[in-house]
Amino acid sequence: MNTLLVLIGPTAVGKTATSFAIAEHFGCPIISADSRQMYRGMEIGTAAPTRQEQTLHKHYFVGQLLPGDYYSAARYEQEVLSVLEKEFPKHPTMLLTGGSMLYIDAVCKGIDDIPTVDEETRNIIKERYTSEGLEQLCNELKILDPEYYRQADTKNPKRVMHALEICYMTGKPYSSFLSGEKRKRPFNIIKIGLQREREELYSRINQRVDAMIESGLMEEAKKLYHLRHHNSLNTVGYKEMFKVIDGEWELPFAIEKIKQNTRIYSRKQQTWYRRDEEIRWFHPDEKDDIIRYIESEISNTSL
RNA sequence: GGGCAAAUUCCAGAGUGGCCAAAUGGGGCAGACUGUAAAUCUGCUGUCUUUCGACUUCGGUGGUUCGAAUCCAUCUUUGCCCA
Repeated sequence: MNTLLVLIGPTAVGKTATSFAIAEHFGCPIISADSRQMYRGMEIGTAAPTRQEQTLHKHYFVGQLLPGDYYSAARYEQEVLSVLEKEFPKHPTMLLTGGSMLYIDAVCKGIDDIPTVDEETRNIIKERYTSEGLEQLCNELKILDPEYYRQADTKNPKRVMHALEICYMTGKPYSSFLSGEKRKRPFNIIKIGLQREREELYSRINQRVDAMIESGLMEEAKKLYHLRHHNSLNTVGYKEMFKVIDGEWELPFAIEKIKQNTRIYSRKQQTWYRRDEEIRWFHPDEKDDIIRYIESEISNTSL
């Protein structure tokens, strides 16, 4: 049976280096699971694999989107599945790696089939949110989909708006699309987590941010400045630089903020990991142990 | 040397007699997560306790008062002004 290796870990832990070692060993391409490396022009700020690295190891899902493009975890799931279908005949072991846990879960567990909201509905609801407020939208959701309302995060505008969008667009309650079922995949999944002591991770984060600044993060941000209203640029590293361009922040302060927000991001990632019991944890330096573990898992499951 | 002002919980900063373990913001910690997720949202943040509650805090000391972060005296430190 084919195997999908899933390599995860908080930002800056050292996933890229480890992923190259694994890809080398199994001779397989790398599927990136990073919601921001997918966008073109954001290479420095997202620590995307360089062109050289990409010629050594073929990467999927790096730099194939424009900042204004629509994307979603569901779309990612579909696209990854079709890449796997195409690649498995040549590479029975494939590697998926990145920090976007929703995307990884979409691939590993599946995501319910919910219609994509059209532009018009999206705009109407957004407009109503700004003019009528969250409370009004919640009241409506309560009537249109009492079942979802009961467990909904009614303080989170994005969630409430999306549920309403689906209700209005389809004429059916949002909850009717939610099964919560875990999909069966026609391949094995082995999850490997990379972890470091918090102090060690934080110092790597700081170093990486400094390196990004030296590599020209500011120039990159300037090129993207005109696109800053897109969600893809509501991203650590860019949003702080935009404040500098706007004259709101001094550069040194912005750099500290980038470090701080990256630390916060790494902790949110770890919150997600804690509830995933399938992950086997390693220190990034234990590359041989990782390979050995994968080999033994593969031979176990093929029995 | 003289005068004035200020010292609050990790930080900034409210609070000027009981409703104060002390607003608010920041920071820190934890959590949620099914459609742009590096996003968005939530909770906790003096100590002990599951809760009720108990205990210790608002620069130091000593007073006034039934009761003080808040009033008085004094000391210390800091800032500003006059010499």
